[in-house]
Amino acid sequence: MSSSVATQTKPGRYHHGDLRNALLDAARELASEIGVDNFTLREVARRANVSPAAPYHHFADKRDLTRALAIEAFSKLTTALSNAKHKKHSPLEQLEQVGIAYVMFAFEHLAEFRFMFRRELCAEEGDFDPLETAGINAQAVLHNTVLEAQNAKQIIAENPQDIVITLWSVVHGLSCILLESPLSKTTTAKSAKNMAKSVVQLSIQGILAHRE
Amino acid sequence: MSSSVATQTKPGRYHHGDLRNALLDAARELASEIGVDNFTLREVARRANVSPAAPYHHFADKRDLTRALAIEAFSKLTTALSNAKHKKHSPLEQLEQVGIAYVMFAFEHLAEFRFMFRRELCAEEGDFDPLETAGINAQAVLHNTVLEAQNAKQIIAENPQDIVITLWSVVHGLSCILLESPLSKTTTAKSAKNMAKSVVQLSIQGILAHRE
DNA sequence: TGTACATCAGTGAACGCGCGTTCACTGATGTAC
DNA sequence: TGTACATCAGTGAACGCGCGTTCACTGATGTAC
Repeated sequence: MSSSVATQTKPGRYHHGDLRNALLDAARELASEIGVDNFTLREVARRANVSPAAPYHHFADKRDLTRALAIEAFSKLTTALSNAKHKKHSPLEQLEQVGIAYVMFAFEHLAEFRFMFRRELCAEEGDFDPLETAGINAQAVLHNTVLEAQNAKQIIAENPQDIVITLWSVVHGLSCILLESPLSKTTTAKSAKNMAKSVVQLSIQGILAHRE
Repeated sequence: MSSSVATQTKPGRYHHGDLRNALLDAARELASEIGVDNFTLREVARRANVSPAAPYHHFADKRDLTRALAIEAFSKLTTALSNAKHKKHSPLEQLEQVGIAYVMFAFEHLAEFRFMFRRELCAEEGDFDPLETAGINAQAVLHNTVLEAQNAKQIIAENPQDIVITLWSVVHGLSCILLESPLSKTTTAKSAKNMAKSVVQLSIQGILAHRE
């Protein structure tokens, strides 16, 4: 069923070898199939071919597993956004690429994306939740790119945080729409990328007919 | 507990009088408190002070209730967006107001907003799902406003659907962020409105330093 | 190299729980005459 | 206006279910001597 490396290590053995990762793989698979509701730890264990009690040697409880999923996903997102910043490109071009990369990440990591922004499912109480930190790190990539584009005078000198929120909103919003709306039925990777490009470009250049 | 009119009609009677609406009220209350997960029909019935079986005289099953909630909410959203279009204002100003109204709707109808965009919770199979239609109606308000602004040559003559998706993305994205992110802890109606205004204006005018 | 033993990482049965839903029922309401 | 009766909209007990989690257990592994 699963084709990941981790789940295939040494089948049939009493000791699994890398059950923690196998469980995370199974959880991603399950979440991408059925979404976040009706997501059960027992089904994750079933898909990893272990007993319902086995996960408790690797995660404190169900929430701990989904938290791990979300934290890891934010870290992957940070990497994906950073990789979109090619130094040969101007800051403005980088800004565009980061925006497109965000949408593509959501499209390609549907399951994790569903957990990342469901605080009630994953968040911990307290001020230094690693999940929150992971989210801030991802946003920092966008923030830095905005600052660079401002320094290069390629974009307006408006309060950078406002610009970050605007761009974050537009790519996050498009991601949600692509994932959850009726549109999602017919979206392909290619059409997602085209929409991302169009939306990012339009929100960068604006839709105003002429400057006031 | 609940202060709505519907839940207060003639307490103590064997027949409730308006249980359907009382259940919808209780469902909204519950969803805004605990979110969409762990949302149970039994708890809704409990809050409406009726037995667990009572809802089945008004809704086919649990999903039918959440669907009703979502459909009604889309209809309210359509009204809210339409009301934001004051005819005295220019199409461009209307566009801005519609965008802000979207975010404010999400902020003020947190519970319903959580259901509206969770297709796996609410959607029906088939081509003419009333929920889908209700969503399209809401989007039509934005679409028409874009067309009017184009006719008035206040915004660029780009493919209007691209513009609609861009604006929808930005307000939807901001709504999600306000509702689900760490920001949500400190957001007030006033700060939500200010952010909405800033984000809508920036995405309309663009952030480019000068035209190419 | 061999052996004793602690530790790790599984098993499988069991727990209590609350859920969605059904059922036979009954009190309240509305209407025909 | 009164009465018989159908229908509506509740009740409360019960159903099976799968869940998260715990428990005593055991097979596998690693290490000290």
